[in-house]
Amino acid sequence: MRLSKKTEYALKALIYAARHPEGTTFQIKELADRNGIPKKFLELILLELKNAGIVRSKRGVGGGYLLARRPETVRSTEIIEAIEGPVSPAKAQQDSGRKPPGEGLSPAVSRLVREASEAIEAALDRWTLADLAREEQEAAERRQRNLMYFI
Amino acid sequence: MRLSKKTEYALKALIYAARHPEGTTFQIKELADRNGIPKKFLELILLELKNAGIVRSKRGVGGGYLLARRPETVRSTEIIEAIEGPVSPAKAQQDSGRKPPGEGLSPAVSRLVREASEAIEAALDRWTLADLAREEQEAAERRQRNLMYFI
DNA sequence: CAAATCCCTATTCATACAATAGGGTTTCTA
DNA sequence: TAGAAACCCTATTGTATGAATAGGGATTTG
Repeated sequence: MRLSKKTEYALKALIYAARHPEGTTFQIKELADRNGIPKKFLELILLELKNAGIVRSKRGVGGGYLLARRPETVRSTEIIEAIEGPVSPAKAQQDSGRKPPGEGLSPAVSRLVREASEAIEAALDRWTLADLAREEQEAAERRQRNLMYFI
Repeated sequence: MRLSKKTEYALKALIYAARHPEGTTFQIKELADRNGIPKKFLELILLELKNAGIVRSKRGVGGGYLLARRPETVRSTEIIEAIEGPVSPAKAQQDSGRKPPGEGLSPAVSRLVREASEAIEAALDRWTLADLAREEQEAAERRQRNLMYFI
């Protein structure tokens, strides 16, 4: 399983957003600087996440982005599919845009792809954005604690 | 989940091999023609599968390829990893060659990738080459049967 | 020895990913 | 009401990987 850079940035951005005070905006510039993401590239990504209904934006001075919904309600599948298109061929029919995985394959191979895709989706569905943000928080704290022993 | 063309061809080739009379060789040329695979490309693929110990070969007149082991003992994970490299980051340390998935990611994202990869692997491990060959056989029979109704 | 077959490396071609560029639009505030 | 700060949008460029082709070399068998 491999994530594109774009998806990785999207996840980072949303984890950042989830850790940001609720209801307040954050700016692309700061997010880009603090996470080592090219600013212009990040703009594209946030735009896609906005169109997917995961974040919303406020223009003008003092504007920026914020989560459109509470992080507990954002499944990680949804984030990944917003950027990469459908994970599983099964529900790819109703989805618009990209072509579904496992298209004109032979029956056996097609089934293999389908089962693997469904397994991915099930695994991803167990994680919400809130979980990811908490995980990141805890990792940061662990890092902090371990540093103390080294001094 | 997306398979590269190369992996797709590898699976097709091995399904073909599994359905071939046991212990007898088959030739690249026929395999390529019957499955619409570029012959030279297929040579590369079979070479990799040979180095992975999944098929073996016999040179010279009357030579060709054959399965190195019984199809019941070839997990589909093994086939896919022979071509694409390790699926899961966990066991990628001992594996040689390609760089593992989910490398320098942030902790939360890295964990997400790891869990999804393990889910893929578990799903793939439930299928052996023998299962794939049987599935393909049954699909072919279904196709045959349905054709009769159309006449 | 010659035909059939696998063996191996290098190169080209195509596509998708990653990033950059350049301006346009909206909103707020002084 | 001007202008700065922010998002909005499309197009283009660069780069890596995947897909395929090319050309000959090595082995075996009849």
